Formats: sequence, structure tokens, C-alpha cells
Amino acid sequence: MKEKLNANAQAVLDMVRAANNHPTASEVYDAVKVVRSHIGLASVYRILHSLVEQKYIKELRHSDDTCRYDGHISRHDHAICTECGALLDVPVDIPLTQEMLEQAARATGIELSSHELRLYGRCPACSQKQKQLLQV
Amino acid sequence: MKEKLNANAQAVLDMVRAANNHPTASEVYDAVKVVRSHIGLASVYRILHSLVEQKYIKELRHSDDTCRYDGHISRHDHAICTECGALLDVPVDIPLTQEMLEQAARATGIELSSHELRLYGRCPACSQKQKQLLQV
DNA sequence: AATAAAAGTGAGAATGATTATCATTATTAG
DNA sequence: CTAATAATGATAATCATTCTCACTTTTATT
Ligand SMILES: [Mn+2]
Ligand SMILES: [Mn+2]
Ligand SMILES: [Zn+2]
Ligand SMILES: [Zn+2]
Repeated sequence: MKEKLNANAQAVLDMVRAANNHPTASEVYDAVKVVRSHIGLASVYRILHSLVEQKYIKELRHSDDTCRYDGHISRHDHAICTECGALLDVPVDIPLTQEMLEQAARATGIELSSHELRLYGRCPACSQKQKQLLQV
Repeated sequence: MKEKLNANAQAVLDMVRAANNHPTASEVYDAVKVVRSHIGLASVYRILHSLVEQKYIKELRHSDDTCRYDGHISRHDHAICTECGALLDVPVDIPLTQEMLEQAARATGIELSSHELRLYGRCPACSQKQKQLLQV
């Protein structure tokens, strides 16, 4: 399943793991170029896909048109800003019982393998901006 | 907030509401053309955005690269096939307490306005295919 | 009704993220 | 060392979405 990684793939993986902000392919590319200056964008895309395939990382997509990568593979949830699109980790566990999940899965007919809760709302920065607008 | 809709917008809204499969912009375009033959794709995109803005419909995005529209605006959850990408409604309610949600939201700092649970797994069709493959 | 301003429209061009191609360069196996 | 194999990166192609803009339709004003 998990093949051993070459230097480029390892550099990409290190970068995604080190980042705490769910980087895009382009952000990964820029950061990785610092340490592997000749790497191409196509390789970054190829490597990201293979890392996802091998379950080293996860792919996330929400409203904006670029997909983001998550080096945090243990199951966790996300909060998404409805204003600026910021994608934040939820640092606490939301206790959904297996029964609840199984029941919902049964109702759709899918063979449940995982789940993710998405919270939507204004992030702190956008919340602040909103307040200032209302004061003027 | 909700302005009254002209004939094109109404046709688009009717189509999204009638569809039970979270159609893409292109699918909406094809279906709407049947009744409003001269409508352009750009108008469909423009109208879909304005319907989202006015909260008549919702925009959904997951792993594939096209975004989908949901005429079902009341809060509900989705099941996503990890094999073929099918996006299904979860027809039952998953009882998350407001406390659980609030606590998670507090932990991220966002001003919670909504949430969505996503269940991942193999859809019935893909599950079936998998079984047949293993039998050969 | 006549006229002027405003809003909506659709064809087509432009954009931008992602993917495909392919000749070249590492890496591995024998 | 040599042949087979895998990885690479520059570049072109793809394709969903957005932008542009001249034109039409609707709405407001006289
Ligand atoms: Mn995350
Ligand atoms: Mn739905
Ligand atoms: Zn924000
Ligand atoms: Zn499926």
C-alpha cells in the first residue's frame, strides 16, 4: 500500500504536514521549491495525488475552486468561513455515536467508511470586520 | 432580500427544485433549454449565483471539479460515494445537540450559522460492483 | 404614449486550476 | 555495465467558470 517515498515526494509530504493551513497545490509548489528548486508543478500535482492515494494526506474541497490538502489524517472536523472561505480545523472531538452514523448511512444505502462535520459561519477576522462596518 | 424572479430565473429555480440529484450548472442549462430554448449558459451561471445569494437554493461542492446545486434548502446532511462521487441526501435527521455544536464552534472562534454532516463510503451501486469483482 | 434610465441577456473570449503528453533523466534489476 | 522501468518537468490541452460588451427588455418618469 504505502510505497517508500523519493526525495521529491518526501519534501511535499513534509511541507503538507508542517503547514497548519490546508495548503493548495500552488502553495505546496512554492514552499517545496525552496528546498527542491527544480521541481515542476506537474510533479507536485502528481505527488499530491499519489500521497492521497496512499493515505498519507487528505484532499479537501469546499466552495472556492482550488482544492486543499490536509496532512492531519486522523479523523477531524472543519469550520468554514462563509465570508472569506477560510478552512479551519475543529480542535475538539464531536461525539457522534456509531449508532447515529450507522442509522443515517443505512438510510442512504452507503457502506459507511468515514464522516466529517462541517461548521459554517463567520471566522473571527470576518466577524470583526462585520462589526466595524456596522459601527460606521 | 428575495426579489421577485423573472421567467428565466423562475425556470432555473423550478428545474433545481424538481431535480432530486443535485444538478450541475451544465445539467441545469440543458434541462432549462427545453423550456426556454434561447437561454445562454452565462445566464444560467448568473441566475444560479443570484438564487444562492437570495437563499432560494444552496451550492454544494465535494471532490469532483464541478459544483452542484441543491433546491432543498432546509438543513440536511449528505452521503458521498468515495468511488464514483455520487452525492446523496441523508433522509433522516442526525440529532446533534446545540451544545455540541456551540462547543465546537467556540473552539474555532467562528460565529456558527449552520452545519452539515458528510458521510463517506461506497454507494449501493459501487458496493455491488466491488462484490462482483471479488467473485471473478 | 413617449422617453430615458436601469436591469437582464447571450455569444464568445478570457481565465485559471488541473491534467495529459512526451522527450529526457534518474533509478532499479539482472 | 546494460537494459528495462519509473519519475520528471516543460509545455500544451482541457474544461468549468467568469468576464466583456453590444444589444434587448423592463421599469420608472414625464
Ligand atoms: Mn484539517
Ligand atoms: Mn441535498
Ligand atoms: Zn472569514
Ligand atoms: Zn458510487
